[in-house]
Amino acid sequence: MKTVSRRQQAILQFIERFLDENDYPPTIRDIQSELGISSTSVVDYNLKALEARGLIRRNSKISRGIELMNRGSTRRNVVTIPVIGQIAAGQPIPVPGDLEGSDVTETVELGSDLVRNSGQGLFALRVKGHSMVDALINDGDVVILKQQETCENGETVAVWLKDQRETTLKRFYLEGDQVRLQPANVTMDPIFTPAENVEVQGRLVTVVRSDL
Amino acid sequence: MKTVSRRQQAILQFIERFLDENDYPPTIRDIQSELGISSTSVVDYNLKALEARGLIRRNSKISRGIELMNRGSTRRNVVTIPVIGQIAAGQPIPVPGDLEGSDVTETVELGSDLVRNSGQGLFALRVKGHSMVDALINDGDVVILKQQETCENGETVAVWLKDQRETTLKRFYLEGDQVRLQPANVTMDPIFTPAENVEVQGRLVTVVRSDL
DNA sequence: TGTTGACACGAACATGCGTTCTCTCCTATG
DNA sequence: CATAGGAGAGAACGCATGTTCGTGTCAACA
Repeated sequence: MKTVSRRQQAILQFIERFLDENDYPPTIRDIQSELGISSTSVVDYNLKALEARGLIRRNSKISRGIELMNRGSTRRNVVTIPVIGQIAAGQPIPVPGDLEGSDVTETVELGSDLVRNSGQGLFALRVKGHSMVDALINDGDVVILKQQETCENGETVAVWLKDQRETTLKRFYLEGDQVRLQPANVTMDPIFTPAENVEVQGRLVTVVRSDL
Repeated sequence: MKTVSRRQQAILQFIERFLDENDYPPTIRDIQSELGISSTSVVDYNLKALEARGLIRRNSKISRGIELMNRGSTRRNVVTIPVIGQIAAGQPIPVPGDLEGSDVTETVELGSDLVRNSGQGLFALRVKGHSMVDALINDGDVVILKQQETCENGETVAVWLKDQRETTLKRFYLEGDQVRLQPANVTMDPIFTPAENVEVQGRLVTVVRSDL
């Protein structure tokens, strides 16, 4: 009763694989024929053992009522965010509304603890160019933004600087009628600009860099 | 036949909700009783309509053989990576083996397209301090590493510099018996050090910064 | 050597659950 | 008014699938 037998482990793996391929759990007989087990009762026996160990949950009487305790629940709080375009220094930021009809080809999945609130109003952009190294953001990174036209002091936001015709990511501080834009890189100096020159496009929620 | 009727939409939503709660799809009769439909044939009828529209797939004869075409397949490939410790300039990097028994409290979930290979051998560390800004990595970022003691030229790796007693993240180039460590930040200069002074701890796979 | 308990067989058995067939009840169309 | 087709009701049918039961094997053990 202590150890998970080889056969039980194989069953567990098969269930996992099956779930990946089919969206619904396997039947006892699926498991049986896959693993070359002679009887359904043997599968039932081992399934009971796995359940006693807390590795799976079984809903009696219900067809395909096998649930994996591990992933299962964790996999839920995953948010899928569409990558709707690029962000570069010299271009305005695409916002979700712009591409209404066009279906997005690329998406990013993140655990909801990385984005809090279930991903509502979030969108992602791929960074083009090295213009945002002062925000510790590299060419090719994916930035995830929450669409909003205003922001609190201290939040990192994507802003469009009208005069410079330039997009940038900085911490935002309204000081009188001036705005101080503070780079995330502590070694770099802030820039100051009149409040009416900045147009907040969204708040920076997450940055993902994938060095594959 | 053009429009998705109110009832069909309700069915679709219910299937989705059911899947969230149970890990296995509902039966026709589940749908029936939930929506207060009088007959299973009505459900079957509407399900066929939804399938014709390509919104679901049904595996005939198979119990609970309903699959949602939208999410379903995409949301599965999510990898859960344990955050096993911190990484700071002056400390050796914890490696997975170190904390065998201790159960990890924090994890990070990422879509598998961000980490390729199904997350085998991956672990995550939270960055402490500003020592890695030259790698465009900030205090509080989470770096995801693949454990390996060797690496190819051009890969970004976490190395332990014996003489300096220091951990750093750089691109690695072996040049003769020297190693060139190139910061990701294009504006910064590489450092050179003897090959025997560097100890590769892992390859950088992904960086995640969460500005909540 | 006999007993016990984990593990495995096969074959019924009893439901779970998808499918199908026959009838209504509409609303639109002519 | 007659007809046709979409949407639904109700019941029966039958394969799909979980459950149970009687046996058999093999190692550990007293």
